[in-house]
Amino acid sequence: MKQRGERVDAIYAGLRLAILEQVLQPGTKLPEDAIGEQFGASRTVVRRALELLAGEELVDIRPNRGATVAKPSLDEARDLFSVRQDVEQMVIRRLCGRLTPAQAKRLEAQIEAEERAHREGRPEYIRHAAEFHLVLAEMTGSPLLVRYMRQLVGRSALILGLYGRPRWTDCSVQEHRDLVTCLLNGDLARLEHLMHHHLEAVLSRAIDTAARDKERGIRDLLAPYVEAARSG
Amino acid sequence: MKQRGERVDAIYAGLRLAILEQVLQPGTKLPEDAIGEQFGASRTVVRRALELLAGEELVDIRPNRGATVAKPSLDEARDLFSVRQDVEQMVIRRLCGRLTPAQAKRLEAQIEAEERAHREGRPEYIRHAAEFHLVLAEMTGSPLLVRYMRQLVGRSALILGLYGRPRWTDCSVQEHRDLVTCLLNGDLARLEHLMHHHLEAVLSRAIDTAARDKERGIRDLLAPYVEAARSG
DNA sequence: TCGGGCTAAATCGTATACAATTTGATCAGA
DNA sequence: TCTGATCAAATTGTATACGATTTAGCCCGA
Repeated sequence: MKQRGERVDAIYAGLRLAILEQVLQPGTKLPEDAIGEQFGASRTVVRRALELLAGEELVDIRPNRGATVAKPSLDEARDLFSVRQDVEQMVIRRLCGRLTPAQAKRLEAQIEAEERAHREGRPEYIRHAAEFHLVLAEMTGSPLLVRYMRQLVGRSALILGLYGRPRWTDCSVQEHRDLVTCLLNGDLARLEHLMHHHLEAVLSRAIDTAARDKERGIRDLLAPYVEAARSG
Repeated sequence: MKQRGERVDAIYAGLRLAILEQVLQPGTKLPEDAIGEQFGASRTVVRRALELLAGEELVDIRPNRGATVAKPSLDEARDLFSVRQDVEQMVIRRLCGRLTPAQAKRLEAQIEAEERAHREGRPEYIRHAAEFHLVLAEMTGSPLLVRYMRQLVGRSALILGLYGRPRWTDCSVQEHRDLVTCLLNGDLARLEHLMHHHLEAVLSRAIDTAARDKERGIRDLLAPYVEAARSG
């Protein structure tokens, strides 16, 4: 029998990927027994993995009711994106004008991977695009920022899958290139502006659309009843 | 037998308090059995509590070696304080000029509790002072910011206990008052300045002193050997 | 037909048993 | 005396058993 938390990590990683790739959709129940059987592990181990995921709010655990894939509300989504805006600003402020050639190369490679996947129609381009922001955080050398960014990026992906439209991410390759250029020549004001609008385009517009759709949806749903009340 | 995670929460809260009040000092081993016996719970429950504490980095869990009270390095301390500076700036930027009278009153009450405890020499004044920053975060209405601030404040307390000198916190009452005043009249530039220097005084100077002490300590430790090398 | 209570199935929360690992002490040999 | 191997004690990692809780289906009486 293997020891250590290797198995916990494996299950954690597996579930996390499945959630972020939308194989497990928000709201899906995650019973400990079923998952344990799948992975060939006991509930003890599965539970620990689920608790880790709950720690980054990718799954919801409600006492005595089990775990489900998290289904953030629009309010939670707005809160998340708003905080992410600020944290990304923290990151670029720390990096602006301080990028080494090696780091610039690393970023360019990341963008190229994203571009290639996007051109070839592979869905990993989403993961690569998200990783770009994580790599930026890593370059600050601040473990805490990395930790936060990892959570923020993961949860953002979940939310985009829930509310977003894929087309919003199309422009991100060029925007990522512009960000790197700006980081290199140290134009902080322009950099902040670019990052803000980049995130606005990718994140906020998606959920704003969702919010409008939802409002309209409620109106439509209620319309027949209003009609009935008027005539009845 | 009670159900739910109530018992986990109780143990979590108990351990957390003990750590933050420095009853359990950094490095102290936290064996699951011993704690379980103390609280009258099984290892299962204790383990969960320890994992929660590890989640906010108040305890260290190393595979097969058990949990100890976290003992952050000076580098980790610097990283934490640096990020905390930025997050606190996020908070005041969101609150500046937007404080309701009720909120101002709440803050004043918090400061008074701190002042009273300080005047009477009760050690809770430290907890009250830390809570002030948490209350500010709560007033932003952003659950995420509250979450982050809670972690940051908790870990800051741990670090101050490890490296800090108590006298640095003396001036915080007046500084907290100034912050509230500034939040009310909406002078953002001055507010940012105040908060920066407030945190600098409370946090950074403490560990800078510790760093100098440590450096000097190494010099002292090495001195005899240098002497020996010179004569040998 | 419909709502309220009852029961059974599913699933979680906790305790406990046992295996695996670490750690420190002991002891033999150089 | 010192070094390294070996073994026992302490402690963690995982599996599993069992009680507790939720949930949903079912039946029955109105």
